[in-house]
Amino acid sequence: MPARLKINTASLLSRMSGNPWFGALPLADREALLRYAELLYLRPGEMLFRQGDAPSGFYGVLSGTLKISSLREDGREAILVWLEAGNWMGEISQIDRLPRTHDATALVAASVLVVPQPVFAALMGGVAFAQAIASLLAARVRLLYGMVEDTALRSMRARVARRLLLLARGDATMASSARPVVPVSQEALAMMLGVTRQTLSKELKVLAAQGAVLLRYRRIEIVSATRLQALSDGVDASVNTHNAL
Amino acid sequence: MPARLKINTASLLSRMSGNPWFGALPLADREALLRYAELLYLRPGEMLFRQGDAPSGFYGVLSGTLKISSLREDGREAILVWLEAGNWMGEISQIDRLPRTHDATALVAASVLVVPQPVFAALMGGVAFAQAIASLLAARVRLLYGMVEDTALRSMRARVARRLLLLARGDATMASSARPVVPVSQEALAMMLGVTRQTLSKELKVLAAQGAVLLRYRRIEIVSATRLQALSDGVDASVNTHNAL
DNA sequence: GTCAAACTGTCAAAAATTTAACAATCAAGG
DNA sequence: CCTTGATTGTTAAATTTTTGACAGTTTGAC
Repeated sequence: MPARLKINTASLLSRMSGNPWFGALPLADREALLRYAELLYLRPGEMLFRQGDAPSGFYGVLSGTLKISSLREDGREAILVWLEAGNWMGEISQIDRLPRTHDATALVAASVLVVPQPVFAALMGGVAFAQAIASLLAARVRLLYGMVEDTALRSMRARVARRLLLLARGDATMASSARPVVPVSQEALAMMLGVTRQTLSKELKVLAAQGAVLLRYRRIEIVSATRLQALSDGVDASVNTHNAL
Repeated sequence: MPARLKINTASLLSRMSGNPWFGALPLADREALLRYAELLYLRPGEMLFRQGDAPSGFYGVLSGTLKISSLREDGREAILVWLEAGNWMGEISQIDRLPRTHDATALVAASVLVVPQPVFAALMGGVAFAQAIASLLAARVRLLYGMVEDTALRSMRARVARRLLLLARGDATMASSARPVVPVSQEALAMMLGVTRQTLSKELKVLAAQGAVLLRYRRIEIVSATRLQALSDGVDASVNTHNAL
C-alpha cells in the first residue's frame, strides 16, 4: 500500500493552478479540493488503481508521470495516455459509480492528490464545479474522438506524427506549452499506437529522414513541428523541405 | 435547409422519456428542453450538421436514425456511431463552444428536436442539469474508451462480435432492450470498424458458421448472443457448441 | 412482374503488419 | 572504467489486410 499523508493546502494552489482546467475553477473549489485531498506517494512502477477497482477518488497529479493503460489476458498492454503533473483524472468513476476502466501506474516517482469520494460528491453540488467537470469531460471526449478517428482513417505515418505532436503538447487533457523533447521509449510509443515496435521503427525512420524528429535513447526530439504537422496531415514533407519551417 | 417548426411540448414527454438519460432528468428540465426545442425534419441523406460547423444546438432524436461519421479528403468515411430515436447529442460543442467534430446524417427520414444554444446554456445554470450532462459525457467517455481499447488490443473477430453486440443493445449512449436484428449493411459495419468489406465479410462468415449470427440482406440477425459474447472475449465458440445455449 | 440499384460473395495479387531472432548501442551503478 | 539490463537497429518469413475486379442476389420502384 502506498504511503498517504495529509498536507497543507496553501503551498499547492499556485503549483496546481498552472493547469488551465484547474486554474479556471473558482478559488473556493480549488481550495476545497486541495484542503480535503490526501497526498499519496508512488514509487516507480507502483499502481494508483487497477482496472475493475471500485471508484475511490478524484486524483490530481502533483509530480511525476502516470501511464493510463489496460492489459489483456495474454499480457499485451495498450497505453491510452500519459498523465503529467498538473492533470486531474478519475472523474468518470466518481460520476457513474462504476469500476475503473484502466490501470494507472507511476512511471517515475510521483505524488498524487487524492480527493475522497464524499468531497467530490459534495463539490458536484455546486453549479460551477459541475460545469467544470462537464468541461473536463468534454475535452476528454474530443481527445478520444481524435484517437478513434486516427485509427480508422489515417495512415501509420500520420498517426505516429500526430501522437508525437500530442505528447509534445504535454498531456492528455489540457495543453501546456510546446516542448521539443518527448521522453518516451519506442516500445512505449508503439504500445500507445497499438502497433509493434518494428512497425513504429520504420515510420520513425522516415520522420527522421525528413528532418522532422531526431531519435535518441529513450526519447524523441522534435526538430520541426511544422514538418511533423505536415506529415500528420498525410503530406510528404520532403517535397517541401526547401520552404518548410 | 431542412424544415423547422415549433411543436407542442406535452405529447413528446412520454415518448422521449423512454431513454434512461432523459427519463432521469428532473421533470422541469425535461419540460424546458421540449418546450424550447424546435422540430426539424430530415430526409434520408440530409445532414443535421457537418464537421467544422459552429455549435448550433443540443439535439434529441425523436424518430429515425442518424449516423455520426467523419470524412477524409480522399473520400473514405468512418462511422463512429449510429444514433437512434431517444438519444441526445451535440453537448460537447455546447460546452466548449468549439466546432462540431463530426458529420451527422439522417439514414432514413428523421425528426430531431433542436434546443437552441441559449436555452442549453440557461439549463446548465442548474445543478441537476449540469450533473446530468456530466453523466451523459461520462457514458460517452466509457464508450469511447472501449472503442480505443478494442482497436488496440482485440482481434478482428472479437471486434466484429463486440460491435454487433453494441449495435444490438440499441444505441450509443444508453442501453435500451436487447434486439435480435441489427439493421446494418456489411458496408456500413465495415466502416464502423474501420476495415474493408472483404475483411469484415470473412469474419462474419466465421461468426455465422459458429451459429452466432445469420447474414441477411442489409441486416444481421443475432442467433445467439451467448456465442457472440464468447467470441467477443476471444473464445472459439465452436468448442462449446454442445452446451452453449 | 421487371429492372435497376444496392448489396453480398468470392478470388487473387499487392501491400502492410506481425512474429521471431539477434546484433548493436546506451546509460546507470558499482 | 566496466558490466549489465534496457533499448534500439535490422532482417526475413509468416500472416493479415487492402485493393481491385466481377458475378450473383435482393429489394424497392415503376
